[in-house]
Amino acid sequence: MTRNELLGIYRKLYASHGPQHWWPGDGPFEVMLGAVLTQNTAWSNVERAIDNLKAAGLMDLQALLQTAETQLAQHIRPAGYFNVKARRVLSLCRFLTAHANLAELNDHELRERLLAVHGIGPETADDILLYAFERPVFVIDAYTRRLFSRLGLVEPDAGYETLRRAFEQALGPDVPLYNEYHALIVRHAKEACRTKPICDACCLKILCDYSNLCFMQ
DNA sequence: TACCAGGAGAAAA
DNA sequence: TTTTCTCATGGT
Repeated sequence: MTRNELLGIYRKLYASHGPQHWWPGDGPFEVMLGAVLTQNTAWSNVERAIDNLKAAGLMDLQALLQTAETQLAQHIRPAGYFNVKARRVLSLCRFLTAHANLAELNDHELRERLLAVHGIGPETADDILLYAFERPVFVIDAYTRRLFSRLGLVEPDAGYETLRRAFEQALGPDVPLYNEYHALIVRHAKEACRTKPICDACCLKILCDYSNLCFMQ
């Protein structure tokens, strides 16, 4: 997987969908909450949960820390897994309160600290690193894995860290590019094909555009 | 009705 | 160590 291959696909996605202006949230704290709430969940459901939090005056670190877990769970109910996510949100809040100097940590140190928080795995940590802390970390999600494996550029069962390093080594550190690229992959997956996420036809379209060989005709 | 969604942690094998 | 199970609402 080369830089030119990745940039070629990026340009096709950008030409097709335009700038995405991610993350769809206001400020780093809302980005971090959204990253937890969207785990295995459609963003439309997360928006309902975020609206509930704002209406209750809970889009605030200290306010959340003073809220009972069971009460928080009811506010974020539309996001699904609400009991699990309430515990994870409060774990994140306690972590943020206990570490006031996070912005001073280097990328690796900050990533390790985030991964040590209950409920924050690789993808959620990288969402937070890229979209809240603006660190050059490429986010790998199910869409990324599915799209690029169908394009034949990565192994479908490759590990998360293997894929992340492959993208980062090929592209080089570039926060604006990582930001837009991940957002475009999600946009493409959600909207390019309405029958099922990233169907073969969509992948073939990208592949055909990319290689100038049309297999669809 | 059944399946899926911008995962992660715990339990089981 | 690897695989499987659990968590749950809302849209299609």
